Amino acid sequence: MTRDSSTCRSNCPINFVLETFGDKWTLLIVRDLMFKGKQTYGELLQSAERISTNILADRLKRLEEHGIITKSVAQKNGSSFNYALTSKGADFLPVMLEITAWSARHDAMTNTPASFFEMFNSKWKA
Amino acid sequence: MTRDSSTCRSNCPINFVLETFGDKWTLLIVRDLMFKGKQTYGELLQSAERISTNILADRLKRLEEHGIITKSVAQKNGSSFNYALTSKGADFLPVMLEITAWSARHDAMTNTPASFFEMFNSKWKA
DNA sequence: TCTTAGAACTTGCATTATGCAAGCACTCAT
DNA sequence: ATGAGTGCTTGCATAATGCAAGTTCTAAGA
Repeated sequence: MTRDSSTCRSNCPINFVLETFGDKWTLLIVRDLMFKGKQTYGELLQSAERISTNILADRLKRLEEHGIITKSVAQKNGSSFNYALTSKGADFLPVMLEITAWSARHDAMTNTPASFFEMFNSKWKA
Repeated sequence: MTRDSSTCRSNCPINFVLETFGDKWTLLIVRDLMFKGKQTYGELLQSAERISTNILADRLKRLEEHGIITKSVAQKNGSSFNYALTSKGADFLPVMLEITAWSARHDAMTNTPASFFEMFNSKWKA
C-alpha cells in the first residue's frame, strides 16, 4: 500500500491506524487470528458477531493489501487457504491488550476473565 | 448506554470498543480532545482530515451517549459549548499511545516526533 | 468417471451510512 | 434592531453494509 493524498487523509498516527482498522469488522478478524487460533475463511465466518461472507472476503483482501495478514494454500487440503498475521500484524498485540483492558475496566458485561488482569498487570511490575 | 442484544453483537472486549469507536471518525475526535486541546464544535471541525458537520454532530452525540465525553455551556460565551473527555474517555489514553507507537513503527510517513518514543519507552524502564 | 460434499468466495439487491452544500436557530455585541 | 459567530439540521447523491443465493474449485467416494 502506497500512501498518497487520494487514499490518505493525513499523516497522523491515529489516522494511520484508522485507514487500516477503522471499521466495525476488521479488528474482529485480527482478534480471531491473534487469540482464537483461527486460520481459514470458514473458521473466521463462525464468530459470535456473524460477519457476512462478502464483508469477510473484502476485509481479508484489504488486510493482505495493508500487509497485516498473508494468505497461503493449506498443506493438508488443497481447496483451503490459511490466513496468518504478518509480523506487522502481530505487532498490533499491545494495542489489542490495551483495548481489552479498557473494556474490562468499563464494561460490566465483558467476557474477559479476571486472570487477564493478573497477566496484563504483571508487565508493569516486571 | 445499556447493552442488549439489539445494540450489542457480543460481550467480547474488542467488540465493546468497536461499538463505541469503530468507525473512521470517532477516534479523531477523541485525539483532538485528548492531545490537541480542542474543546468546541468549531475547533473540532478544523482537523486535517476534514470531518463534515453532520458526521461531527452525530459522533459527538454518540460519544456523549456512551459516556466518553461531556457537553457543557461555555462560561465565556453563552452561544458556545465545551466538549471534554470524561474519566472513562481519558482512560482510553493507553490505547491511543499504543496506536501511536504502532503507527510510528510501521508508517514511514508518520508525523509522530522521535521524542515520542523517548517518553513512551521510559514507561517500560521505570 | 460421475457424483457429491466442502471450502471459498461472488453477485444482486435492499437498507444504512457517509459526504457535501446549504440553510436554520440561538446568542451576543453594536 | 441588526449583523456576526457558533452550533448544528436538512436534502440529496454516493458509498458501504447486510442478507440470501449462486458459482467455482478441490478432493473424496460409488
